[in-house]
Amino acid sequence: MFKKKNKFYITTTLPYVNADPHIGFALEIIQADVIARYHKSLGEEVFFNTGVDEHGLKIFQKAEENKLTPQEYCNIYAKKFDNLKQALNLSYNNFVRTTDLHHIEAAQTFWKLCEKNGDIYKKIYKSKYCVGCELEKTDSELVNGRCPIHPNLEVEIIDEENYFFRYSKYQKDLLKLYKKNPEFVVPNSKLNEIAMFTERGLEDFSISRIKEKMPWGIEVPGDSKQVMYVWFDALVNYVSALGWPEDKKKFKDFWPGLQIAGKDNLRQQSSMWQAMLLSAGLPTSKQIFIHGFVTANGQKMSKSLGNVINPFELVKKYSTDAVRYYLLREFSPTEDGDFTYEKFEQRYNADLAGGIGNLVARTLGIAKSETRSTKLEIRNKELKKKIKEVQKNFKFQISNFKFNEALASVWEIIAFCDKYINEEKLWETRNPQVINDLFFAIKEIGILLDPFLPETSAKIIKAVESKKSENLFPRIDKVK
RNA sequence: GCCGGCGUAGCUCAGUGGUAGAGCGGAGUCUUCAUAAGGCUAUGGUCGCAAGUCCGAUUCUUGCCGUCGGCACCA
Repeated sequence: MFKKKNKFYITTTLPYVNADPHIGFALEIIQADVIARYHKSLGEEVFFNTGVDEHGLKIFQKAEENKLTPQEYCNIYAKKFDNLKQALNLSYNNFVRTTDLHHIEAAQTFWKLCEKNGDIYKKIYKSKYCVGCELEKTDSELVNGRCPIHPNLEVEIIDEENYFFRYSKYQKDLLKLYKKNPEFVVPNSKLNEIAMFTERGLEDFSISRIKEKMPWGIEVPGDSKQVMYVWFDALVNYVSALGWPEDKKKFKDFWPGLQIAGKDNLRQQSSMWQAMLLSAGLPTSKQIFIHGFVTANGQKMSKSLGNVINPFELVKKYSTDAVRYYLLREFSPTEDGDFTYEKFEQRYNADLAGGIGNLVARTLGIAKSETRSTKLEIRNKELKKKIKEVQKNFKFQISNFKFNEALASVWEIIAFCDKYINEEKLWETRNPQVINDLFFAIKEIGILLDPFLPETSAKIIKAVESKKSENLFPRIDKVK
């Protein structure tokens, strides 16, 4: 008689631990959390993965700067990122670290599968090296073939024998994947972008580095002189998190999954990683959702500009749900969104303090001295219709990653209730029927809000049940 | 340079071959149950510019201007 539970897998990208947790990543993981919680509310079994990417040259250098071993450095940063769970009230159940033994072994197994398929080979890799910076440079970093920081120095060409991945082999398969599955990448503009990129032709890329120069990586199977290039190992986390390759059942149950990533990760997620999966003989991902960036006052955030928004400080100042609300409501999910304190506080006061907070307070204020029938039901046909309409739209919107629209839909019920109270002059009539309608509607708001604002949702539902008023979101005074 | 998106009220954006809509902010007003909250009303736009197709274009086509993004080894 048991209906088999549907399984749902969602994963964020793994942030690189060379800097503190960024508000942009907070956006990604909050969006993922909404999706995860929503699927859970549908009765599905959800596996929600996140974690950190810990290998590579930059980490190696950062650790040296801080006079730590790379592992010590990573331990500190892994903790910092895992702290987001509490700060943002996240529901992930797995936090992978690419230095985990299991992940290391999985990455090596993955490598061997690609190798077995004839997709890994050795080739001379010509890297460009600036003696001034003592760093390798990419073409896109160079200006007129010279390092922009040291334009008086010639860029040296260094030959290095690396392993390469036969990316070019998968051009056709990838194009087929995109064509067959028009929602493989959301939004559609990003699918077009990656499809066009793929059509222009793919070049094999290097996937290893010489250990002597950079030891902080996963050793290439069968070659102790080389380590994997960071992202080859990092991408494997999406399957190693599920216990792959040993835990065949879990893998089969949950893979393929939904991946969420920023627009700078489009190629890695929707193309390179998919080619790797094809090479290893594993199913490609189910879907890739691409979100935009967070800007501050319309500008890119950077340390040098001093306009970096720290998610922990934001939460401390305004509360977790307020931060979640702003990022989900103000931003178009797939576009860049702007953060300013002014907009934040405007949203907060208008929607949270004056909207949901005030509605709950005024309703309970009127209702507290009244007895009401225990059974919640709606008599008002218009309200009933409105709730039904919102439920329907909400479902569609959240299924299509339109978080901002889904929240706007919920707020339609709030507006309806405010109007209803005014029109009924409820503070005079104290009509139990109307109060009952409102309780029903507010509880429904609480239920709908659960994936978005879990703490507020619980408070609302509790308030309706206990008839005890609570100040959900204290108003922020304009004068500071 | 090539390819693609966008350009609609102060701001953020919807939208349609028949002379435009929402939310927020601002203004006025009603009300007091509530977090100086809530309701209502009015105001507010030559729908980037120019030409073309059409009885008629903001909506289709072309050109131009502006803007943003992609054009590989950036985790």
